[in-house]
Amino acid sequence: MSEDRTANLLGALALGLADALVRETELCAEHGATAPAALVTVGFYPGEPIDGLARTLGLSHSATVRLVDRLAKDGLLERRGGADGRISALHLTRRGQARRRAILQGRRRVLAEVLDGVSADERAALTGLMERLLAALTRDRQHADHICRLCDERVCPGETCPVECAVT
Amino acid sequence: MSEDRTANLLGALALGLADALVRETELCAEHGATAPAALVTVGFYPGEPIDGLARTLGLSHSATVRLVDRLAKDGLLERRGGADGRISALHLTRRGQARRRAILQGRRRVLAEVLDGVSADERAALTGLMERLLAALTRDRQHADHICRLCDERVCPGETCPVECAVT
DNA sequence: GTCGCATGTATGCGGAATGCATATATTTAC
DNA sequence: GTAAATATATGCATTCCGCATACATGCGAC
Repeated sequence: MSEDRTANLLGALALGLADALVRETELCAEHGATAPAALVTVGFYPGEPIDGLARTLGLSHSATVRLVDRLAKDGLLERRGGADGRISALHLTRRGQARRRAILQGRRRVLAEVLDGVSADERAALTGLMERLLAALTRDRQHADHICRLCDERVCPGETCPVECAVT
Repeated sequence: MSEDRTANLLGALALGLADALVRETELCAEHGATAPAALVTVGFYPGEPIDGLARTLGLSHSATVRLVDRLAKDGLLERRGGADGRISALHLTRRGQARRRAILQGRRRVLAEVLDGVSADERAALTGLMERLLAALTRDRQHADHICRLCDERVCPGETCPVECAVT
């Protein structure tokens, strides 16, 4: 009974918070919920090929090509073509980087509002629990990238990320 | 620093878990992520008018009409027309009720897997924290219904739901 | 009572984002 | 040097959506 209630609250929180995050980040980059994730991902992995981005976003290759088209048309992203002639290495433009910062800031704001009023001790306890929930949620490397597609990697670099650690 | 990390993990958990929940519930009812929410909502509020459902789902009226069309065509839902001749009171068919149970069961399973390994004491602490996070997240009555659109209301009835309580 | 307004529902239309199948270009392996 | 593998791009159809509009019912003023 009581454990069912915990689960139910967790489901409601996940859904409600994800809605708020998607809503907020979509405002910063048009073209749907995948656009902000693309900007955040490419910003953290400059030179990322379209295929890799597609896997991180959980989109088909063609959908990702169209998404990159739209973001490039908006001047947020560019294809640069690296060593391998097949690969179009993706890089954020200056505008794209600014947009990325706005996305992460909006995300941070939404989360901070929800966490407002939670004490430092409580945050520590919550952090420990969430690390375990995230580890249990993560299936494989690709899934890990997908989960972290909107993360601010500065505050949670690879070796400290429970999602990364769950698959390495 | 540390508080930023708490926020970041919360964001990743919300996104990853919401993905898993949407993915799971979509399998039980075609027609996108809104379909399972419609079945869960109508099951809990039999006789719900389309307008009310639209507000709970966060869809436009016309989109909700089309969604109801699709679910009715699948034999999951029916318009019954109540006292007021304008209202088409929505009710689940027997198949729709079975589908609703499958949706809630899938959701429960996903959440239980993630919560597996968390002790009773830890669950109690987590529950208390989530109650506060949910209360802080909820903006108004309509938003509350939206957040709880996939909830299993049996384990978390009105007076005990932190989301409900935040707006009443 | 009937006329006007609010409420609830339905539909025509166009747009955004997606996936599948396929085509093209480049690299790699033998 | 040719075949397979890899990476990208495009044609096409589909799904889901919102806006504008039309239609039906109920309600109140007079």
